[in-house]
Amino acid sequence: MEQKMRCCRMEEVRVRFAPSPTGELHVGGVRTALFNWLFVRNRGGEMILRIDDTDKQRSSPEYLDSIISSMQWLGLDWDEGPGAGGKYGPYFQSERLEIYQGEAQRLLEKGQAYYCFCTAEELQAEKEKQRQMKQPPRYSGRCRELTPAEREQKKAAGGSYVVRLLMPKEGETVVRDIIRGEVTFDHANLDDFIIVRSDGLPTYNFASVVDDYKMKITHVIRAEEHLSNTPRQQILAQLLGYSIPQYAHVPMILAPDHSKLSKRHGATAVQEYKEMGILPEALINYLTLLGWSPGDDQEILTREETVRSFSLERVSKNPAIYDLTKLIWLNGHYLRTMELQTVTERALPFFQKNEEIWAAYQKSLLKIEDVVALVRDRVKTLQEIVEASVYFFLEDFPYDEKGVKKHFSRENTGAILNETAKTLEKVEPFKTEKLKEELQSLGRKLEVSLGKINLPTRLVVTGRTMGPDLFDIISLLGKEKVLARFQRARELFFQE
RNA sequence: GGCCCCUUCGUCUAAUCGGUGAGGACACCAGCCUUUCAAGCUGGCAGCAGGGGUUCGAAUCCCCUAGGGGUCACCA
Repeated sequence: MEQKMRCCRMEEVRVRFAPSPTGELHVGGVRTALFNWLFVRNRGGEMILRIDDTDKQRSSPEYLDSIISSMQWLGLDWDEGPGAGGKYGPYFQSERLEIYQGEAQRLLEKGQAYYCFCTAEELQAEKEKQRQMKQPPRYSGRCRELTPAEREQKKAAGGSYVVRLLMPKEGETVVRDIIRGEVTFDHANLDDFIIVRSDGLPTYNFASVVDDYKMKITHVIRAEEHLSNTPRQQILAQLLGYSIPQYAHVPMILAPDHSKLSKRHGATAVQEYKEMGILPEALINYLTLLGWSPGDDQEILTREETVRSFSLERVSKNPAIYDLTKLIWLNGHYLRTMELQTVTERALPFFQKNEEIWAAYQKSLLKIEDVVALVRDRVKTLQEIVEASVYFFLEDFPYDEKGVKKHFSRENTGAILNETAKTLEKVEPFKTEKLKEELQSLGRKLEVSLGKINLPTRLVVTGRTMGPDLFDIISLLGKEKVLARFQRARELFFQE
């Protein structure tokens, strides 16, 4: 019997990502979600999305929607949770209040928790005194000693009260962490923390322990900031007679100035990256490498490859400072290596957002795909694709000032451009190779270097000094538009 | 301040049980390619926080110091 249990009952892995809808999903949160997801997809278990919305003041449905759509955009799917159902629901903590109340009641009845009537002011004063005496700020445990009569009296008096857990004063708790090994905490440093607030809602430390157990979570993978809370949760779990899940505390992601990540550090929310034109593939790849490595020198990883080789043991212990430059590079890499059609589809919404360009596009004969093909090699984001495409669609583009000074200033530039326009007028077919040949031979005829023709021509046709292959641009625009642009430049810059 | 975690190029990281010229990537610089700008290719710069041990031998093990981060909320 026992043997059977030991050898054959391979426990199914169940993990949860439990955001609280009090803000956008930011890079730190995504990385935690990602590691949960990679782990569970590697092990073939269940991913649970639980919404930790016990903070009624700060939670909002807008943030919830945003978090969910961020997860979807990144392709981090879940097997149980909002929109997915599951037999351990509900998956919103705000809908599980009776469960917490029941568990709190059990603790209260066994004398493992007690009511505390201390006011915020009293606690504040207590803490202040402790700080002055250079003692760690801890709850004194005053209300522990209340007699039942006193307790009833205070309750009847109508003041608000909370429920605190009665913590053991002696001994220590060892947290076994997959990433960090064994971490020991002395009970002397732990005070009686609040498990139920005065509004009746559970605190994080309480609700999360109850739910992790009730939802049969086997591995709690979360940010390192929770490591210090873990002994409290472990003690709580033991008092409730729960089994303890395996823990893995992943290192934090820090801002470039080494501080904790926040809004003031620029883009940190997933939505911002999306709006910037970062591809989910790139963001996932980048985050995968932030705190984890496959063990070899591979930097570009598909999702499938990562799922195959992911393990918590290879997660690094030290916090990572996130630095956009590598993400941007990765994004550029994906932009130029993914299927052209895919990149075009992804870029489309960015074109649509630009009303002027979108209107011009719809009137033109150009295919966006052809434009994307030319510009994607030299940009890093989807948004930049649009910026690099302006002159394909608009005729009244501005001319680069420095370029004008440099390329339009020479004596004979006007003459050369006239010759160029004349030549172009006759080119047939109006295609890249032929265009190149004709302009080259024009250069020989005029006895000027190709640059003397190409550089000013580029400026005439695009208003810019840099960009895709000039002949590709000319060919794509077509003869009519190109000649019109020569006319415009002539009027603007070479009027006698 | 107490407790806990962490420390390899500027940044992300690799280095099976201690033996490596400490490897890769981004960034930066240079060269090549070239009609511009990119991309690409080639090369370069750059690191074991400091100090003690243990050992024939330490980035790797131990101790101390320093630095960074987390936590000590009726936030998660």
